[in-house]
Amino acid sequence: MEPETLELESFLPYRLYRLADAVSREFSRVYKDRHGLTRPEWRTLAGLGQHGTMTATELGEQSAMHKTKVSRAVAELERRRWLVRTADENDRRVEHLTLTKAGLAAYREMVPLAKAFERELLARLSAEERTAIISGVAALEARLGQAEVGANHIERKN
Amino acid sequence: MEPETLELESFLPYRLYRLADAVSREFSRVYKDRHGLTRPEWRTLAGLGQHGTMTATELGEQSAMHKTKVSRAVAELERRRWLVRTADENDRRVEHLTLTKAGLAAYREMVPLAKAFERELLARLSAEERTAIISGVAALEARLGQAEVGANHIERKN
DNA sequence: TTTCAATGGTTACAAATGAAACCAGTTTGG
DNA sequence: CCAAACTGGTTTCATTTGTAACCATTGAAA
Repeated sequence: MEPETLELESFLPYRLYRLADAVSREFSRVYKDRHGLTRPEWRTLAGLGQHGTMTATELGEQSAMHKTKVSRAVAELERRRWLVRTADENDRRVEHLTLTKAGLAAYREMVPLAKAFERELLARLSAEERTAIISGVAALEARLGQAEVGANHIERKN
Repeated sequence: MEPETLELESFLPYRLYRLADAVSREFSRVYKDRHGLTRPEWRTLAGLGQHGTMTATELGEQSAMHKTKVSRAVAELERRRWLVRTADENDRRVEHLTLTKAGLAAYREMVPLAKAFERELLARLSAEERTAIISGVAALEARLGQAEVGANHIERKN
């Protein structure tokens, strides 16, 4: 028999969201305070820095962003001259995006900060706790990809 | 020596955010599809359902929402006649919020759905994985409350 | 008391977001 | 071939959000 109330503080979806929100908000200093980037812009930069050249669609897949977010982030980074677009030879709908020198410089500057952030975050935990969060997140990620809870259609984001 | 790139897929802040976003988005069906509630509205309902009567400030603390979100959510639930405000006797700035019969009915309807969602979500994991995610989240939550990573001021949300 | 800082809550405005419509281009099937 | 369906990406519009300013009230200090 269901008890009639839900304890929000123990409700996993809520806890997860609150935690992610707090962490993300804190991390956003790295890109927001320093360069005035939004999260989609940061992710775009990170994707291109990591992979070299990508299309907008690929970016959306890699960094779990809606295509409109990608589109807008790309436009802004282009405006800053942090990336350039080059047309695809075979398919004229596609554009290949690449960081410019300036974009790459910003990326290179941020990478160590990002890593330091993650390191410091994990440093607060014991070895077991680190293992727990990392493998717990991995497990849920893996299961979420497959079928969505209580629903029979897949949540595509782009 | 730092490698010069960051692997986004393994970066904890990103993974956490993406996971929370996916879970939350999926869970939002429960309140969005059924009743057209927003997340702040759902949280407000959940807070009041759980605690009976609360002030807006208390709601913000309990459910980690900015005061403007609380204010707007309360206004909307009031418009629906799912809650009522009663003035505080001693402090006329304060309002005590309570669910009406209709609000309580909606809450009671959603509680089992929320619990089922969480149950099904966790059911996909092995016992060890469940322990991992739950204790990992708890550990990070606990450490985050204390001092923020790489910054020396506290992130208050209300 | 009167003034001034703090607090509960709302509002105005700008920015970020999501959904859906849209515009090329491309592919597929007749 | 050619129409219809599809895909990469952009734009429009409505909604949601965050920041800061704000109003009213209260508490503290002088």
